[in-house]
Amino acid sequence: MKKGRQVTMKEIAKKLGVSVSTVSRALQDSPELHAETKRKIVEAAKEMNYRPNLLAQSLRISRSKTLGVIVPEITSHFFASCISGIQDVANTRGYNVMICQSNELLSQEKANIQTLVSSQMDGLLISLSRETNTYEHLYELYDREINFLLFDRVQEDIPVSKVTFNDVSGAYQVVKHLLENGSRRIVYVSGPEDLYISKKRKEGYLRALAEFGVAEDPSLVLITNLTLEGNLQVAQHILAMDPRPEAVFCMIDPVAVDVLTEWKKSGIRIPEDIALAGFTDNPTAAVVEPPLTTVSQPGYDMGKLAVSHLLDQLDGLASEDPISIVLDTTLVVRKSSQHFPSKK
Amino acid sequence: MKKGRQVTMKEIAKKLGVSVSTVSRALQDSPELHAETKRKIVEAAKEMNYRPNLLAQSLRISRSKTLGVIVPEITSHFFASCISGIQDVANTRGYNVMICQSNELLSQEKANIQTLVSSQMDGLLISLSRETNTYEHLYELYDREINFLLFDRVQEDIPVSKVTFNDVSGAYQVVKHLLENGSRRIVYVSGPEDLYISKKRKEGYLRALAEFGVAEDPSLVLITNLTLEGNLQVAQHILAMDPRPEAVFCMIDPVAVDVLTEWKKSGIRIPEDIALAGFTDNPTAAVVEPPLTTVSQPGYDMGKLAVSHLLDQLDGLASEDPISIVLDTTLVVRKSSQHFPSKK
DNA sequence: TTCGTAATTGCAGACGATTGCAAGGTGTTA
DNA sequence: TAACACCTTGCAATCGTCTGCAATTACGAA
Repeated sequence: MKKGRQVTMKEIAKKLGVSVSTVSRALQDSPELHAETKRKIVEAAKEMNYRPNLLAQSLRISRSKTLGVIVPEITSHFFASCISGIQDVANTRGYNVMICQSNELLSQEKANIQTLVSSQMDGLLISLSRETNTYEHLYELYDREINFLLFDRVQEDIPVSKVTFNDVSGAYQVVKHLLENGSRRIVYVSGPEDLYISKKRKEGYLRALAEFGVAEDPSLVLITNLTLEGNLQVAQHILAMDPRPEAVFCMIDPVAVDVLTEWKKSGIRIPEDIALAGFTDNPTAAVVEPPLTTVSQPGYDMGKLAVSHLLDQLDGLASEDPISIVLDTTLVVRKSSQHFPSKK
Repeated sequence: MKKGRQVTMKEIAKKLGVSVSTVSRALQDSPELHAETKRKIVEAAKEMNYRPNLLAQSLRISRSKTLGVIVPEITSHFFASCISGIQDVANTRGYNVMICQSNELLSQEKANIQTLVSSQMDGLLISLSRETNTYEHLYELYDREINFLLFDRVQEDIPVSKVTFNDVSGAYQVVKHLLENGSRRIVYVSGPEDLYISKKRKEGYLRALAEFGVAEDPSLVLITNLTLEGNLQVAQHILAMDPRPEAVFCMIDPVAVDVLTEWKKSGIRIPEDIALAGFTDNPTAAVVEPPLTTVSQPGYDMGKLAVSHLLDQLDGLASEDPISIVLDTTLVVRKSSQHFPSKK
């Protein structure tokens, strides 16, 4: 299997004894060509299995018709859904997509950006890594006038368009649900505190508490580093708390699933002994026992919206002024939250 | 935010009053340049934030240093893992990756191939869609001498390298496990019959039965179209069977999870009333209740191996003769298969 | 028959980077 | 002082495609 050599316009031209320009025009169905010439060229091209060299086209028109996407992890179902949405819209609008993973590393994120910029992407869709706490690399993109947009994991100060979920409202909904079921001592299991979603969801948590007149108790906010060990540690910590909380809201589903598994090992019954809720509505949330109450965020829709907006900007269909698109989440009530402490 | 204009060598050259060739040589650290000139150019390039245009480079050397990947679905955890493995290896070896989804459609698969070929990918890694039952598009790639390789969902007759799991042995292992636990009436829930994995896993199923002297019973092989409805239908069908089978082996985990959920709704206890096993070891398999016995296939490793081999071929490190790499699977025994009918 | 005009086609340069070859400059040596 | 060699740099072509402009041809009209 040797390196394939593609048929070029030059070869078609030589075969038919015409110039490359003529071939080019024929394949573009230019009206200034003689119909017969055009027909012969188109026919020969088909017969020789000619495919335009997109690289050459891109170089010439200085547009690659390709978008770059950076996500923390492609194996996350949520980000995979986003990518799927991005690709579907991009493809129907004539764009390709190049995907990179940062693996939650800032260094990798920077490297990805370099690669995508060098590869002449027409635009970038970026979801920040967990590590990302400096933003020069994004400001540099901005300074270089490269079209990009942030989604899901965003940094609020950067003057570009952003697509996010209404994390505050989502967390508010789920905590309100727990409160309505009668819980008052509600734990919030947060990820690293500088994460965008950690902060936003805490905000919703606190808002719900305030609305129900429950005083904020810092000892009820626990931090996990989001590793399995960290999650199990938190699970154990909660069991050891006295009095035991009535409900626990975990920032993301995987944490809730780890906590749930650990508790079941310890003989704790859910929701009879304690209520549990997550956030994201991962596929696992529906199948664990008991099924997990959570907040669903349609990643596919987020991807579609994000790329639509970026392409609108690229194609001049949307203003270049940055906008912020906020998507609503939906509370998904399942068995894990069916715990009803008597209200006092 | 305007269309960003990249700094080119020409601009560096103009600024420093040298020729483009000199700039090019300086940035390649060519030894034939005056050290001082080189230093000034490199400095100016850094200061002006110069990034080489990969498109132009690719066009010139007729190699894009990019690989194309086609998977049925990116939201499948298994394929996402494969992609992750592919990217990690490709990146460390200086290649980029462009990913496409066929969405299990033949037409989409063909379109993806067209796009990737036009985009001058140096090689293609393809996992076939469920619909793919004709193979001209692959033979065409072969005829055009385009480097490609099939993984996981392969077609055996095409003379290219293939990376697969030992599906036969995996299915054999899990069915043998069910047999060893005492089951004899074992159902195999298959996907569409022309699917590669449907056939291979059935082969392993039959082999295990034969080894234990259990006669093949065609009524114990059920077909699902892999949709939720199809899976539920199969679940109900099994419950209605008389006598009820002692164990059920589903071709892929999602089917097993659907079956399990449906059974639980009907009050069937697993594994007390019937044993259940899947294949793939999706994340859900570990968290359903009871945890699902399954066969694990490390997708990440498959991706790594596949891309390594393809790159070896591209770089001339491996023979161009097609080879077949077969990866081993591992039986993962969990609670769902702990059903022990008395052996007769 | 000749001129004008329209219909076709080709030339050449551009996109950005690379490289063989030639040319210019410097220094050294006889 | 002249000739040679070497060091340094630039020219020009290339990759495949596109397009403004020029050139060629043919045709019709006067």
